[in-house]
Amino acid sequence: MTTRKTQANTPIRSDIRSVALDAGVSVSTVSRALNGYGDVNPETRRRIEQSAERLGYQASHAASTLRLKKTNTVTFMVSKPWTKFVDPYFLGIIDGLELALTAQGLDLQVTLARDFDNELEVIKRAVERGRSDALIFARTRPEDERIDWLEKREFPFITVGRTLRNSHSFVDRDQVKLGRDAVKRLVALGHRKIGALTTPMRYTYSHLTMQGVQEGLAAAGIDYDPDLTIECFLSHRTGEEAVTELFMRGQKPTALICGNDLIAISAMEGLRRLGLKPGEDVALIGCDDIPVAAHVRPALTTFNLDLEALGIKLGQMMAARLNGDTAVRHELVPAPMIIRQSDCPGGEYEA
Amino acid sequence: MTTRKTQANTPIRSDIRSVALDAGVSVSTVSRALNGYGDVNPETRRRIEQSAERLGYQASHAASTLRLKKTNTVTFMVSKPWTKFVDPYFLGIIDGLELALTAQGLDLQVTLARDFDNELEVIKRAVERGRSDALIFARTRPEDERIDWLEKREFPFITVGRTLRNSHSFVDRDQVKLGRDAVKRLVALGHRKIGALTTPMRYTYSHLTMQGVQEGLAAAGIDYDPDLTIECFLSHRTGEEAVTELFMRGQKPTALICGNDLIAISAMEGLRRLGLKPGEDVALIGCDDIPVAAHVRPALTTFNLDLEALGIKLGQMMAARLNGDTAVRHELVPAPMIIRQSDCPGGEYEA
DNA sequence: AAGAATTACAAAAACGTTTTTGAATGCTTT
DNA sequence: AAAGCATTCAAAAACGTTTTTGTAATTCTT
Repeated sequence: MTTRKTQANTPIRSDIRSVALDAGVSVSTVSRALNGYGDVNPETRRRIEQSAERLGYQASHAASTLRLKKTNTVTFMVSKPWTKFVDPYFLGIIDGLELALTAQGLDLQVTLARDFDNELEVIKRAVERGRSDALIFARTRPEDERIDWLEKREFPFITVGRTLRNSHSFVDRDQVKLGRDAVKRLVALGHRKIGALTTPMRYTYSHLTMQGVQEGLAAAGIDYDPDLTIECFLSHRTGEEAVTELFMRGQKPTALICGNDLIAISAMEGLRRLGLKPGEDVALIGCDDIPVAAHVRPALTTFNLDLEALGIKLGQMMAARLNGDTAVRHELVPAPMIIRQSDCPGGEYEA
Repeated sequence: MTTRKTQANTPIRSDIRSVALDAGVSVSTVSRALNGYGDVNPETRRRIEQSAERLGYQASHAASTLRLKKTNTVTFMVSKPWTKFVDPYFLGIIDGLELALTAQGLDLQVTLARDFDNELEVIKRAVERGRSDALIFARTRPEDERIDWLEKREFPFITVGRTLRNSHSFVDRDQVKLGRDAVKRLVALGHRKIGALTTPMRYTYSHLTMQGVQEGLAAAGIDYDPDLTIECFLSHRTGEEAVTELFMRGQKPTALICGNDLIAISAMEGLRRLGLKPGEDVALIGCDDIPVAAHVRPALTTFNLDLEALGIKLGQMMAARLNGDTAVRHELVPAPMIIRQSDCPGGEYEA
């Protein structure tokens, strides 16, 4: 059948033997010296370190992984449909994550899942080929097959976001409080007819947000009307279309709580088409505080999230986990509201 | 000194020996069968494949890398200061890249550089530890030490973007044409006083865009006035501040070519503060077509880029390179203009 | 039907580490 | 001065692959 192509190109990397030779010492001594073991003469260690430095020696990752059965690497899987939606969200997290992991001598590796079905496949492949010691992923769903698979395999992982069971460690934003806060703010501004433009309900966080919204309404003594809630998607129903549909239903909300900023900004456009002024006739609250949120008109009131802090927390939990801390840990970080102009006092308007 | 912590957790992965045992055949035969070599009986091969499948066997990446001296992995390095700026840009590329690489049996690995100085360090570390066969990175600068280092080491790499020398392979958007097109469009709309809000000039692409702008102006018989150009940064001078400064200089451009969409959107805000209407008094053209570009008011006229196509091109070039194609290749992809509302006919206005 | 060629597999070496085991050296103790 | 004890290093095995080399068994030549 096929014969393998051989690859000519092989950049010269110096191995541990060349260092040993250079320092006039055995291979095993070099290894012990460089890995900080005790029984090596300080003078010898110094000489070895110099040799290693001069030769630009770095232990081959493949070789040490093979021997140690440990990669010292954590994989963050990012799902494609997610990235398009809230890019900065994703990047902020791995930013903090990388910081915390590096501090613990761990490497971060980011990998991509092309689409929905692909996610589990990517995980399997990564785990079975032994390319990393642990996994992190987001966009959790109430029932999540990825989690089932990993738990059965007893492969270490932490999620960003919750599931129904929550038998695993996670970090998450306090979505419920976020929903409550949004309602509380709007109620304080005089709103009673409060609608919601949600992110896709297949994700857990969408449910949690709505749970908070309903709690907030209940606290204010307002009946929850399911007809005022509508689900948005990236592809076929953005905020603009959702608003249109909401009003076609005959609903006239004076305020809209939006699942993310893109939905909110898109909803502004929808309101204008209906002859309404966002931030004057209808209040809007977004979520995530993406970079443009401050620059659109009216500037968007939204919820911020210290992503880097979340990433750091994630990294620390993972490092602890890899050091033998087997406890299941749940960590919620707050999401402070950023008040700008798009929320406004409630009142009547002509549509 | 220190003693190493040992790690209890080791999920069970099945190795090639268990497959051999299961199929009643030798280890070497398993390897040859699974790697598609010729001299193995079809019946035996089938049996081996079944065993491998059932045991969930995947060759250990570390072991095969060690033996093959080849990781079959390509690293994409993303610089942090860049990500915050144009996130979707970055994600779109690796999206296409992953597609093309996977098709060739190559893995994509994304790694992060924390800050400027960190970039070279990250590269060195990746190369010296032998974690991947080749490197891809963007945000090239006219003089780029990363490229010097890699060329000296003869380590395979391709850049997204150009340098001064261009002694290496790259893919890039046709920035020069983009600059020319922007000017041509504005001139056709009657503009003569055309300003530019550039991205940071330490990057090559900023220079190329301005080169195109100047060529466009020359073609229209308009003298280039350096005072109408101002450099923007992510941190301390956004589009808003740049516009303010431009007008404080006494300049009154009727049109602004912006280095990216965030600058353009931010510049709209600046214009409003000066009592001017973006898209009516002053025309704006952005760059990159980020998701919100269509949703702001006025909707932003900008330049799109088929990022996935660019990523695919990149992946194909890299696969060829890794298969022994040592030729230096330069590939430019076009950036079509997306006309919306923010550009408008030129005319006089009161500031 | 005897030798040659082919087919299908196994044995073993190598990749670059880490770590265990053991040995030589110098030092302390009696 | 002999025995014991640290200290410092070296030798060797192991990790899981791939590939070369070798060798039975089979088929093809004449």
